[in-house]
Amino acid sequence: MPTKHAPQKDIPDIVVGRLPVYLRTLRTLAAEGREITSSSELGARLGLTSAQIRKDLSYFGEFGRQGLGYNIEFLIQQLRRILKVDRMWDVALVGAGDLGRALAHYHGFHERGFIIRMVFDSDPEKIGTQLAGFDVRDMARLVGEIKAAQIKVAMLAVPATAAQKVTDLLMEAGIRAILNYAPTALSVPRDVQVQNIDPTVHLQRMTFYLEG
Amino acid sequence: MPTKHAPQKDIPDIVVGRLPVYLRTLRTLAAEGREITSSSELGARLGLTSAQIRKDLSYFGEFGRQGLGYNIEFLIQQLRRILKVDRMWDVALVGAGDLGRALAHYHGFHERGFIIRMVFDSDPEKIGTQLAGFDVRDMARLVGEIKAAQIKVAMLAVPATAAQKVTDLLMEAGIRAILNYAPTALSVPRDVQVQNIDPTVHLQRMTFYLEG
DNA sequence: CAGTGTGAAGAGGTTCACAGCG
DNA sequence: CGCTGTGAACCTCTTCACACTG
Repeated sequence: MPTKHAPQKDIPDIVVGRLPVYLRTLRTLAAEGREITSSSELGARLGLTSAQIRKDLSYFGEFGRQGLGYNIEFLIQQLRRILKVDRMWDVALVGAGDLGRALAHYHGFHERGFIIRMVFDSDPEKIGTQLAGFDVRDMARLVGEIKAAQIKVAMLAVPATAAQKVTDLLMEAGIRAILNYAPTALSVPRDVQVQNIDPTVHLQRMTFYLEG
Repeated sequence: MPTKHAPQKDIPDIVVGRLPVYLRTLRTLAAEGREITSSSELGARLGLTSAQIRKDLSYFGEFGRQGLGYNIEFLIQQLRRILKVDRMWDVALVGAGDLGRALAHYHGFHERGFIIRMVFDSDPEKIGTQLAGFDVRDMARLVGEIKAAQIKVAMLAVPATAAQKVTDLLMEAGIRAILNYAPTALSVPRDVQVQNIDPTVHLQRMTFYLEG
């Protein structure tokens, strides 16, 4: 048993991408009062093979007990540590339209590691108004205020036409990860993380498989 | 040039998953007034190699002209056909909370192949009220009304606790594709399509790579 | 001669199958 | 005896490199 579990360099992105889903499922199991689970149970819930789940986890350590399975609370803690959500991440929300509004009201972020700290918009009608307990700030002050608060994560909920310009500001402000709801590809430095959510893209991924 | 382009069976899902992004990018180029593009230009915009784009497209046919590139309008039409969005898909929206509200107001669906036809909720306070021009229908009538309208695509924007129960109703109603916004894994028959959007999962995929 | 389409090579990811351990 | 952890086999996906063509 030599030392392994190398630092994030040789861990496949696709494995990292599954961990949050494992974590979410484990939380559900915990909420159901369960204490122990197995790779086959997790696999059955998620539509994956048990081997895949064991292999994925094995990149990071040995978390299970042979013959027994995984202690749910323990595995939750390990995944939180691996994903760096064993602490809170401050988030800046940019865009106070319908979607920004829904995100600002969403209560699901907090217990999973994220907390919205600021909301920005460029519309003078919205600046200064309240949104879910935040006052909407002027986008013109975005760089300074995000920098001062040392926020590293942003959610982008602006129209596609504004997305790249805002992204450039976010880079200037020191943002390192963007959850992009604008239906357009963003250009960012290679070491900045981007995840895209475009409902139409997701819908079109399904219609291909439908008859008719 | 023998006949190939076999029906969807041996086309990798991962390739299908990129096509909507290609389509979106092509539309942007068209809106910029461009007529011709190349695999390298598309690749540069999307952070992919030109070879990948050519290979992906080659699963479906020969759409480019050597030495020249791709005619943007023509490639858009081909991708719309392949993705089956050269027609409109009726969509049922389930859940009239903040997120459902944002989806109901979103104007981006129509020009990309989708049109919301019905909105459902189970909250008596909401049933019968107007939302973005729809009247919110009683979830108790979901099965009958979706069946009658022959709707095959649903967007699920209900709390995680209700998601599986609603999904079972959607199956009964004949839904074949679900865009799932509930932060939980859905269990569906193998031939039903599901795409999941959970902002926290997406955020957690990024924090892994951040320092600190 | 610029840029596609594509076999072949090379990476990368998944599944198998079983040793090992509680 | 059940279930993990893991090399090895297998399979899938990406990239290479070049023949081909407008």
